[in-house]
Parts: sequence; structure tokens; C-alpha cells
Amino acid sequence: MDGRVSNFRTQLEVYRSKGGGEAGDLANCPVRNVVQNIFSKWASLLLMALAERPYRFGELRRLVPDISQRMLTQTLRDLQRDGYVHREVFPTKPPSVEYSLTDMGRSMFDSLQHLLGWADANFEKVRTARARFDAAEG
Amino acid sequence: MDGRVSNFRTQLEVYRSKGGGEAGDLANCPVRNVVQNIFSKWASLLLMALAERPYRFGELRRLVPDISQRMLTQTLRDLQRDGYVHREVFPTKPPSVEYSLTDMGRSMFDSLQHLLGWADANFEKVRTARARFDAAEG
DNA sequence: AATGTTAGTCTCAAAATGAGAGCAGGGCTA
DNA sequence: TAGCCCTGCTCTCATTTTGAGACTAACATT
Repeated sequence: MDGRVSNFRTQLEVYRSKGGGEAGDLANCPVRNVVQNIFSKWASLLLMALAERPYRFGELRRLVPDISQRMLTQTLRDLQRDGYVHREVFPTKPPSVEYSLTDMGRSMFDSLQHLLGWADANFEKVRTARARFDAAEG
Repeated sequence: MDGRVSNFRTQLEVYRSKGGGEAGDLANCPVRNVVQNIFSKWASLLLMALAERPYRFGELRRLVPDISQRMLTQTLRDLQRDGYVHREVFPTKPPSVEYSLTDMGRSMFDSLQHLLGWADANFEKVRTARARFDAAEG
């Protein structure tokens, strides 16, 4: 109630109205549909890497050590499908594949970056909150 | 390479250095640890709702029609644990429980909102990109 | 000839999620 | 007084998603 999230009543109404058609239905909201892919387990991490510079498949795998090849392939394909990532195959032997951000990917990442910045600035507070919660519930 | 994601080489280096200790290790990066919860399947949707005004459990369930009670409970508890959401029980009969954003939750949501705004403005482009990809791969 | 490299795919196990019943403790209606 | 509804959950079991690791093909290196 302190005004910091000012105009969000309106905002949520807008999202609602973009849903299936029934008033108040968030189930088929297109905003939700778009962010779902960006918020998937590995997407933001790969986007962070690709915002730095283009990477090859194997480089990404080494950079994000706990991703499986399966999910790396799948997440990259999803990001490519949504238009954030460009995939280019070089006909070397063995072939190499380079992934890079598109203009749209960079545009989206500019917005994502705000939240990453917040997390960077506030992860200690979150850690503290978690510790307090865990201590209180015992 | 057009400079729009300017200082992100540096940024990623910072995230890397905050990892386990080995250079270039993103596995235990605290930023990643924090955003993971915000990016979970239902969190952003509930945050959007709670940014509008406090809601009761049953209200949230009706507002987000395709969430299961199980995941609603669990996601709310995670958000509470991380310090974004306040849970208050009113001793009515039957008891009612109200969820609201904390100051930290509002602060975080201000950053998240940038991305939601981008998705709102660009979901048509994403839809187009998907259609093009799906048509090309057949 | 043996081994390593590339970017994947395939299979099977493990983890996360969904669907739906159950619960406690009252208030309503009949 | 019996029966049903309301609340905010938890529990169980089925389905979906993700992870771990083997396998591929064609070449380079040792």
C-alpha cells in the first residue's frame, strides 16, 4: 500500500483480459505463455552466457557444468524457436554450431537484467530470510 | 555486438566468481539460487496477483484456475520463506489465511515487472517467431 | 589402429507436478 | 439431530519433466 507497485491493479487487469475470454482468467494469458520459457530452469543462465558473447554447444556445456546435454539441446531449441537465439552451423569436420543472441534476444535480456541485478544486490537478504523461516518452523 | 548489453562480460564474470570457488563455476551461483524460486512455474503469477492486493488462499486458487492446491501451498510457502510474502492467519471459523507482499517482495517485483512489461509488449513477435520456426522445421 | 573430437539423440531412472480424496472444526438447513 | 457446506490445507498415486549415461558418424590426432 506504499505506492511502489503503483499501477499494477491496471496491469493485472490487462493480463486477465488477454486470457481465454472469460473475465479473470489467467490460464491462457499470452504474457504468461512468453515468460514461461524465459523462466524455465536453464534459460536465464544460457541467456546470461549468450549476452556476454556467442558460444558453441560444447562451450555452454562446460560453462554450465550441471546441465545435461539433453536439456541444453532442448532449452537452446526453445530459445531459438521463440526468436531470442540464433543457431549457426559451420561445416567444419567435426561440425561446430554457434549460438548467439538475436536483436530480439538482446532486447528481452535488457529487461531480464533488472531482475538479475536485484538478485545480485539482494541475495544476502534472501539467505537471511530463509534462515529465519527455517529456524522458526522447527 | 551492438553495445546494447554493454557491460555484461563483467557482469557474468561477477556471477561466476560468486560460485563455489572454482573459476568459471556457475553451479552454486547465489544469483542463480535466488532467481530459481522467482522463476518457478507459478511464482511470477502469484506475485502479480499479490502485487495488486492481498489475497486469501481460496481467492488465489480461483484467480489462477489451473494451479493445484498442492502447488499453490508449496509455491506460497517458498515465497514466504524467501521473504517476499507475508502469511497471516485470521482466527475466524473456518479460519482464513491472507497472503500479501512484504517490502522486499515489492522491491523485487519492481525489477520483475520490467520483464513482464516486455512480454506484454512483445508477445506477438514471439508468436510470429514460433510460427516461423515451426513452419521451417517440418 | 586406437583414441578423441564434434553436436547431438535414445533409453531408462529419478524427481517434480497434477488430480483428487481426506481432514478437522465448526455453521447452515431441514 | 442428520446431513451438507465452508475453510486451508495434507496425503496418495498417476503423469509429466528432468537427469545420467550410453550411443552415433565422420573425421583428426597419436
